[in-house]
Amino acid sequence: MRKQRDGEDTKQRVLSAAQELFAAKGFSGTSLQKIALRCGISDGLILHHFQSKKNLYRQVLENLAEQYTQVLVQAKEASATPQEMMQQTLTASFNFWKQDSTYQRISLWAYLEGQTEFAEKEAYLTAGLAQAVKQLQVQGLIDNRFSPAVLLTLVIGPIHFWLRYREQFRAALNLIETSDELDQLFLGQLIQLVMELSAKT
Amino acid sequence: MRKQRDGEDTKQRVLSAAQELFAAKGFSGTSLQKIALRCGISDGLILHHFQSKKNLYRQVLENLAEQYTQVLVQAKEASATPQEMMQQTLTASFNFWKQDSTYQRISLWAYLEGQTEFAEKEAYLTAGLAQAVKQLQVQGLIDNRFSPAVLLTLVIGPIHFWLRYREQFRAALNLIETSDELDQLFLGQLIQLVMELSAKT
Amino acid sequence: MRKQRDGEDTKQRVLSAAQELFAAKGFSGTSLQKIALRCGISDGLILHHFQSKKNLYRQVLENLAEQYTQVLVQAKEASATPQEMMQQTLTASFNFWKQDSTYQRISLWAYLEGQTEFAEKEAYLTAGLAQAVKQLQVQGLIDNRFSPAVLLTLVIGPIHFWLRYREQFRAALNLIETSDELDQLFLGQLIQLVMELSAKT
Amino acid sequence: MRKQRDGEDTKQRVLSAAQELFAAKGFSGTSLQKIALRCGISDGLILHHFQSKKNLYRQVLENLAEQYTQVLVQAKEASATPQEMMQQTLTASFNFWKQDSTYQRISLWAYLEGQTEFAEKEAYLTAGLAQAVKQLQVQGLIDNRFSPAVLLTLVIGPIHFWLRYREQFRAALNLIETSDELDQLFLGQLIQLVMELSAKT
DNA sequence: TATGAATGAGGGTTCATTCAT
DNA sequence: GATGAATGAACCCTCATTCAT
Repeated sequence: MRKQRDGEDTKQRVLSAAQELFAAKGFSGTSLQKIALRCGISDGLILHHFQSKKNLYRQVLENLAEQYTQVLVQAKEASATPQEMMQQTLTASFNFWKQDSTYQRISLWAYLEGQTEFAEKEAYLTAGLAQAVKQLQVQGLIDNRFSPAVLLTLVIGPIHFWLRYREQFRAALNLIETSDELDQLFLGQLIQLVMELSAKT
Repeated sequence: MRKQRDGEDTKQRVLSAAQELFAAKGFSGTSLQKIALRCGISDGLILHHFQSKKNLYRQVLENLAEQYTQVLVQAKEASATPQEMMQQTLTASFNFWKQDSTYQRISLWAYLEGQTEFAEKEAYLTAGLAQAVKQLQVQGLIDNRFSPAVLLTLVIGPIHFWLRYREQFRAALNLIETSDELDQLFLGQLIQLVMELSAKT
Repeated sequence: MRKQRDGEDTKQRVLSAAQELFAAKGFSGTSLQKIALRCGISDGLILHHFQSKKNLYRQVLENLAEQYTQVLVQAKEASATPQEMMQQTLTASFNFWKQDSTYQRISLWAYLEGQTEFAEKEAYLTAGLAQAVKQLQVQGLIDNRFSPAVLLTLVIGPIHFWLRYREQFRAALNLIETSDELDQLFLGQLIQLVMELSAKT
Repeated sequence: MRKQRDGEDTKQRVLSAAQELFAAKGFSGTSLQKIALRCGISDGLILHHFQSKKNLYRQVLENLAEQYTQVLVQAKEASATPQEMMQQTLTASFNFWKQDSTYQRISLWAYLEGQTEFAEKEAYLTAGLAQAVKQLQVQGLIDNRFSPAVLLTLVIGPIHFWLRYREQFRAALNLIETSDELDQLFLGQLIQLVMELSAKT
């Protein structure tokens, strides 16, 4: 392998490899050497570009947070009515988390390892959603039986749980549907639930 | 302090310290030396009793899984009707997870670190619950609008989510209730939801 | 080489090797690996015994400071009159610094590298001497033409300088005496000077 | 700020920054990267101009030696009588060393680090002074109680010592004079001493 | 002249594990 | 059962140096 001298490209490759490995093994379980090996570069070069392992991690987290933010923003912009927005947001989030488990896993690692910046960003997004829900309740567009925080919890909690355990359900309950089919089923029932929960009684 | 020559006591102290540290820092973030330090014993002694770090971890996980199993069993035994059983199970689980975050955190670590034995035990328990739900549906005791796996997800998912994010909700939404009050509120609304979801329409 | 299991002996060997190497190359110029190599042990073992490189250095410095203190104390105790004490102190210091250059060099390294603890210990000893001189002046036993600090400087300064440059003097001035003869000559003239400086006029 | 394409200016800035840092941290304690950072230039540029770190160090040392030589030469040229020359030399040396501690520190580093070229240059200068003293003794202009090497040692040794320890004296002896006042006092007493030592008895 | 990408060696430190005592 | 000496591998990071641009 001949030395390439494209720093920007190298940075991107490092970020990508780092994201994968951090998702798989967490921060302290991932060594710079392994990242370097996967990129075919030397250890030192990573630090040349990112100053420290911690900083590299931070950048990975920021990238992910940014991506998720985009997903939420787009879902919002593509919606006309409150109901549509809720559906869009749900579906978009579900698909984003589902695509690969990277975001979900990194989010968990960051939580466990005390990477508070990331948790805070997440909390900020979630709080934003809660505010939106509250708004809708105040405007009388959706029912206010449940407090916004609880309502959100009742909706997002299951998504996390589902993505983590669905395979084990399949095995334990001898389900014959494919994962995708189950996902569709779940998402459909979840949206139905949301509609019920938010419907004015 | 008589610290010498009581192997069983030493093992217990190690297990207890290990559980704390593994919960806080995960497997690769916890060193045997730190555990030994916290127990006030020498480095080598841990391996004398537990053969390897991995094995110690396994025992910690087994202990926790056993505790949770007990909680579920007791909840079941203490219930007369299906409805009561569901309520009992929910409340008991919630309180078990809530008491301290140890179980929740270790469960997450084990999941992320691919400690499959533990995840499997958890899945086994969850699947057991799903079976029970299915049973109730077959017997016509509860509604079968939702598939058992989904129903369970709609119930347990929020609990996990709530315990992880409630503090951030409190901060973001400027809630004035105490954590305990919020927990009561949440649990009440959750149980109400479960009743709705399982009620024959 | 068979593993020996005598920790105390190992510590001593490490301290001794470290003192040599720190004297030769300073703190940042000496690696734990080189110390370990010289002792025929592994890197890690040094840290097992001394926790950190910095701490090892500190212990080396403490040992040396302690030795010098002893030398001064003994010189003092072995003297009856003020004049004798001054002579004894001078001679003892000179011989201590002369024996090998370790103390002198380490003292300089510590100064340059900002190892303030050591410099402070040295300053404490020197200040003690200055106090003693002052005492003698107050009691009228020696002349007070010079302030104590200056007097001490006029005496100890030359010793440092001499030990550092005498070889270069020998070369530059084509002196034929041996180093030891020159040392005797120097010390004799220095003591003569001190007597003159402290003699009541 | 035009920083580009002026090689000579860049070299000067590097030399200046390097001198500061080498004085503060010594050779192995100073990295090229830090020097580059302080100059606001890129890593590689230093080596482009100076080939190697060692070589850069050598140039810094040469510059300093040259400066000191100039000081001595000027002191000599500005003097009419032997007595005046000795006073001038003393005062000029003292002030040169005193201005900032750079020279003193670098000289010590070079000595400890075995940078023999520098030590030799210094020794050469000192030997030159010794020769001059010898000359004066032979000509009968000053007393020859003390050998030239010893005489020089009795004079220059205290200067070094004083500049290194005066602050600690101030602290330990609770002196109230400013540093400059103490310096004047010291220098005055030292010159007085020199006059005594060199006066024909 | 100047930048900065890239390497490779080495440094301090942590740590699971082994083993003599 | 218990201690702690000892190892060796791995880890993050620093740094002089090389070199494409």
